[in-house]
Parts: sequence; structure tokens; C-alpha cells
Amino acid sequence: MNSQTPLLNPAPKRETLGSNVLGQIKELLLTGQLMPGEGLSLRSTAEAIGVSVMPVREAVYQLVADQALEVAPNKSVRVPQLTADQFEEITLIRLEIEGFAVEQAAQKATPKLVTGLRSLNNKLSIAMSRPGIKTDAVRLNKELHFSIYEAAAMPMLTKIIETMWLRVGPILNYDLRIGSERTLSKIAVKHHKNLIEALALRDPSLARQALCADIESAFKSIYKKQYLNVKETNPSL
Amino acid sequence: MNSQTPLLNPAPKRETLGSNVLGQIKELLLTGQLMPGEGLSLRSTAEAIGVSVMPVREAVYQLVADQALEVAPNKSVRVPQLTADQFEEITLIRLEIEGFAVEQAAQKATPKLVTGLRSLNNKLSIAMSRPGIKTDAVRLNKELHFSIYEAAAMPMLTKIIETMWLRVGPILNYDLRIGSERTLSKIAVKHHKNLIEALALRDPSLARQALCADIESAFKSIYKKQYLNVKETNPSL
DNA sequence: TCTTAGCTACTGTGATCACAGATCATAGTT
DNA sequence: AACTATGATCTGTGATCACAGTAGCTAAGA
Repeated sequence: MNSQTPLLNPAPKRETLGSNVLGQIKELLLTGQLMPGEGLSLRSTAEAIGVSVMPVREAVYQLVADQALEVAPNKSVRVPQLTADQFEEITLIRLEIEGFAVEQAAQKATPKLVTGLRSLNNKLSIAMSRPGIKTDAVRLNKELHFSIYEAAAMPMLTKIIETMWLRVGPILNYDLRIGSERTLSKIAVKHHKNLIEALALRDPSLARQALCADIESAFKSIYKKQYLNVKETNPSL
Repeated sequence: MNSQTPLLNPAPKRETLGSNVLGQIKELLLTGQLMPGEGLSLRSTAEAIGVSVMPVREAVYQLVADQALEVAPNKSVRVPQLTADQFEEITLIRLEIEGFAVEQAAQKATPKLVTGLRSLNNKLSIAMSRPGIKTDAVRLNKELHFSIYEAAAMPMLTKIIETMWLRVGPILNYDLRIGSERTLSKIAVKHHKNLIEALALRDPSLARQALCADIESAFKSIYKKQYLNVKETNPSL
């Protein structure tokens, strides 16, 4: 059982086995495939991926440091359930951080970036209106946002934003996955459109305004539904 | 029957050996006892602390996640050497984040907080002017700042700020430890005084202004000295 | 003396095992 | 029938070992 089982990636970087596992769990969190309150066993996930517990422990420790996972005193590790207060706080922080990021991005926006964003938003609009599981819509939304943030050319800032997304990802994407009235989807696309236009104009304050509108609309939608105690589901890693 | 339910003991803190090691290494980083570029061996630190490598690995992984440590592909883990650009970026982020934190703190400041801060600043002033190793001054400075940040009542925000401090701590405190002309020290105390007064007045923008002045003065002092390639020293944990 | 080959000692990574605590189902008892 | 005790099985934690690299020192050769 200790042999190297062929996973998936041909390793574009020098990736250790542990960082590979880390990427996989991150993806599960960012795409809402791991529910708030859902616990994951070290041995189970290790067996599911095909490695020993050590790489999983490495990944889990890093996610615990980012508060994307939590481990109860003598219980299993699980993805944290955000309280209403915590969700509100994290939204306030996002407004501040991501607002700052788009301001910086607006000052450094290139035409190539803008055209790429327009393309992404179009794809997102299509994916949103398509019925069924919206995993691709979730992924496009993430890609759109982070394309902007990376345009700010502040890698550490991008990393901070990513940790925030890891925390709200489970709730946010759960909502998008389940209900997600298409009115909200259209609203998100509209906000993105405003944001991209602001970037094209290189208007920092306008860009910030558009982004904050996007975040706040999502916040209000989620907050209204009160995903306080989401039921634990089957850990089908 | 025997259902003793301790009402006031949620206590999610798990005192594992690994978290203990994590706290120790954090302290070393925050007090500048671990130099930029300095590497630490898992086995050596494990033996120095008196545990096996496992708890050390747990702590290191968490610090790697926070970018307070880095691990080269096949080399030893070390505390990162910030480039000038990185130091500038992290300062920009600090201005934004910590500025936001003190704004929030200013709106929630209590008289008890203000008196406590004044006391801390006095102790800091004394510790600054005292000759010799200024480890206590470093610790007081950290305690002063984080007393304010925690007054903002946004725990996640405080955590983010802590990770920023873990990254700049080695350089910042190295400077304070070695040269640290007392003129700068007096300037820091003066900025703190302004900041505390702004908190007493519950003036958010004034508080932000004072804090930014404090951060910027430290930045300029360090940036001028160009601690780009700090020499590697003996890891005397 | 300078270069180079090789060897030793270190590094992180991953696997495996032992252990204590917790959970849960089941069987035994009242 | 309700309650309790107990054991099987899960959990994370920590220790120890094996392995594959790399750095640096040493000794051999030109």
C-alpha cells in the first residue's frame, strides 16, 4: 500500500505529495464540495487519495493555519461552521481587502486584461443560466475575481484574499450550488460588467464601488437564508 | 444525574505538543530572535525543544502556510528573506489592514482600554531608553499594537495582522535589536501617543492617520538601511 | 598547489506503528 | 422497557524508521 499510486497531475512544479493533497482539498473547499460542519478523517481521505496519512496531515495543518479547517480537541477535523457574526466580519474584511486590491488593479489594468475579463464574464453568464450543477460557474467566478486581484501585482495580498475565500467558499458555493435563483446570478454578472468597465476606464474608486456591490449583494442573499447549522452530509471525497 | 455541563467552558483550545512548539517558534519570529535567511533543522529544533520531529513538522507546516517560513525543494526550511519589493508590498497591506483595524477600534474604544494603552506606552518608553537587549521593548510594542487591534473585536482581522507581523517581525525587530537609534524609538512612542489620544477621542480617521505615520516611519527607517541580504547566523535555538 | 572524486553527515519526505481519548452499538442488568 | 456497562472501532497525536536527495569536507591524483 505504500507504493506510489498514479494520481493525476504530471506535476508542473516541484510539488511534494503533500502540496498536491493540499491543492485537492483547497479545490474541494473553493468549489463548495466540502460542506460547513462536514468532517474529514485523515485515514479516510488518505486512502481515498491513495497516499498515507502523512501528506494529508501536512495539508490539513496548513489549512488549519488558514482557518479553512478546524480540529476539535479530541475529535475529527472539520470545515468550520461560520456563525452569522463571523460571516459578517469576514465580509467586512473582504470589502476592505478586495476593495483595495481592485483599486490597485485599476491603476495597472491593461487592455489585454480587460478583454480577457470580458470573455470570462461571458462564459460565466452562460454557465450561470445553464441548469444543473454549477461547478463550472463557481470556478469561472473564482477565476474572474482572481484574474483581477492578480493584476494588482501584489502576491501576498492575493494570498490573503485566497484564505478569505477558503473560509467563505463552502457557504457561498453551497448557496450557488443548491438554490441560486438566476436573478442573483444575473445580478452578479451585471456587477462584474460594471467592475470590468471601471477597470477599462482605470477608475479605482469606481472599481471599488462595483466590487463592493458584488460582495454585498452576495452577502445579503446568503445572510437572509441563515445557513447557520448546515446538516452534515456524506463525506464522499 | 452526572451531567455536569460547564457553562463557561467552551475552551476550543487544544493543548497539543505541536501547538506548543508553534507558539515557541512564533515567539522567536515576533521577537526577532530568528533572522531572515536563517534556516532551522527539523531534527535540531526537535532535539533542542525535547520532542520528536512530528510536533515540529506540524508547527513548521502551519508557519509555511502563513508564509512566515519557507521550505526550498530539497533544502532546509528557513525564514524568508524579504526583498525590497516584498517589504514595500507588505507595508502597503499593513497600512490598509491595520488602518482599518484602528478605525474599528476607535469606534469601540473604552476608557479602560485607553488607560491600559497609556500605561503600556509608558512602559515601552522606559524600555526603549534602557540600554542593552530590547527584547522587552519589542514585546511591549507588540502588546500595545495588538491590544488596539483586539479592541476592534474582529478576531479574524487580528489573525491576519498577526501573520503580517510574523513576516516582517524578523526584519523589524532585528533593526530594533541592533541599531535602533533612540530617536526612532522616541518617534514611535510619540506616534503611539497620538494614536492613543485619537482612540480616546473616538476619532477613526485621526487614529488611522497616527497609526499610518507609525508604520511609515518604521518602514522608511528600515528601507533606508536595506536589509536585503542579512548574513546567516548560527541557529542557537 | 589546484582540482576532483568520493564519502560522510545532514536535509525533508513519506510510511508505519503505538497510544490515548472519544463515539457508538450491543449486550447485560435492574 | 429503560438504563448502564462494556467492548469494538473510530479519531488525532506522537515516535521511529527508511529513503532519496544535497552540502560540505576530506583525501587522492595531476
